[in-house]
Amino acid sequence: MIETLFRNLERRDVLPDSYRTRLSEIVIRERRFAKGEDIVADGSRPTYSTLLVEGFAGRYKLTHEGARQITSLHVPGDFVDLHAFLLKTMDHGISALSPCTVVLVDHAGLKRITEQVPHLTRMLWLDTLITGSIHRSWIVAMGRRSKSSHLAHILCELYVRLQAIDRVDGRSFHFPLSQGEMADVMGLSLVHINRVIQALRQENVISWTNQTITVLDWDRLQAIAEFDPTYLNLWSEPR
Amino acid sequence: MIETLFRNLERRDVLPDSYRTRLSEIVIRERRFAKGEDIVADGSRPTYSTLLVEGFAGRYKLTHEGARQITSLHVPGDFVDLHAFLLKTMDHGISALSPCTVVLVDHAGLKRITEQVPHLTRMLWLDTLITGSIHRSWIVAMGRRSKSSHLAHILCELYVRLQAIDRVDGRSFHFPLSQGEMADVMGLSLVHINRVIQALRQENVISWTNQTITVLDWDRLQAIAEFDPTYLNLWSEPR
DNA sequence: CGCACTTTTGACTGAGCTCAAAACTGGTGG
DNA sequence: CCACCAGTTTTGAGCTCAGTCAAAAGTGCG
Repeated sequence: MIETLFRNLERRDVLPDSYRTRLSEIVIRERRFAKGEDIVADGSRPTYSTLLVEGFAGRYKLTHEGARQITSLHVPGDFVDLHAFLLKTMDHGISALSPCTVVLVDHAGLKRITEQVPHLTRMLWLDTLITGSIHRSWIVAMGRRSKSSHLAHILCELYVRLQAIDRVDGRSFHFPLSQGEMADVMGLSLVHINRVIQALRQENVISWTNQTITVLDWDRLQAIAEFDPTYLNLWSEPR
Repeated sequence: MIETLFRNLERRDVLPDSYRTRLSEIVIRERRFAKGEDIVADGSRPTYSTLLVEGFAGRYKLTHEGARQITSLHVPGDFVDLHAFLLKTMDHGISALSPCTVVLVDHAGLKRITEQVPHLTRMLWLDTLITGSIHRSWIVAMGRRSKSSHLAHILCELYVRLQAIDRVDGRSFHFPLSQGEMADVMGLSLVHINRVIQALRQENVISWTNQTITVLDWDRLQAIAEFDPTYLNLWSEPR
């Protein structure tokens, strides 16, 4: 259950096998959520953190008028609310964007890890820092890229992240978000996101049907996005 | 030199005085930067992290066409690139938005802290998590708020953060960014940011002249922004 | 086959962009 | 003290991107 997380961490540094056991020990239990359910509620104070094992999830915030902004997307192996271990109070909700399986990890157990296993602590800290890098790349895309470029950047990021956990088949990956949900990711209207997607399709850069995205021309997609994967830290070095 | 940082951490949990010494010990040296200089270069691999002691700084990223997006603003007491301790490679630059004084903190020393002082480690981790919360609030503001609301949100956030470090005088604070720089914060054109500022001025919500912002009507500013300071974690609890 | 949801299209509107110029500010040198 | 310069703020005009409203077409499921 901890496996995808461990592989995610292992990709960034050489880790002893004992960390795998250490992490497994603090798992409380597994839970499943249907598409659309809240995995964690905005404003709650969980005593555990949630590791996504299967499915797609997203952090989101609702404005007073009911508009939704998704602030990050999560794939299997992501610790969707590890930050709640120290922030204590959730400043956003987490929604299952597809049927999701998660495991709950005890905060008291995490605290023990910070007291006993400094290297693993740094790796968990790193995990939250990479999420921060992704936030920054989203801010840049929202503020200073064209909408096509913004979409292309998100697709490049998803492609690379899914590839890292073996969820890319050839040039295709399963992506269960509706266009309305993508609009909430990019801060656009439903009508306009549709037109942005069509623009990428008409240039034969991607195809996107049946919840399956195929990257037809990676080089062009990457060029449109100005995508540089450095910020994802997908290499191993001492941390 | 460590004082403002320590007060920042102390606001979030009860800390022994010894942590102050611990942090002071790993300071390498002080440096000063003129307005406009790079404090840290995009793509560099610093072996120290930079604590802002005086002035305003911002993380930024340049697009291929030369547009700049500022992804966060920093005030005295902020660790502007603590994340580089584990991410190793900078995925953005950090610019002095006013004359700045910083102190450099050794990464090897930070690593020793992670090995010897778990509680202080968690507090430093927390510091990076709060920056992440701020990133999320910016994403929401960029994606789903009106431009007036977005600006109002940034001003509320600055007001509260500056108040926490005693940089608010009555209802006013010094804010040295030009409108062009604010445009890079919000992802707008220079012309349009000017009109957004004028809208808030004409409603007597703020005044902004001479690098000084005065909040004339906090309640209205907060309402326009839908500002909820929870995400800044400005209270003390065991972490 | 019918219902709910999602995607697509069209028409119109408005927010925010660019280009361009004018007004204002603070600092410098004569 | 004044003229000048660079940087910043402000205003105006026209255009484009992206929003809303509304409806049609497509899809999957019971």
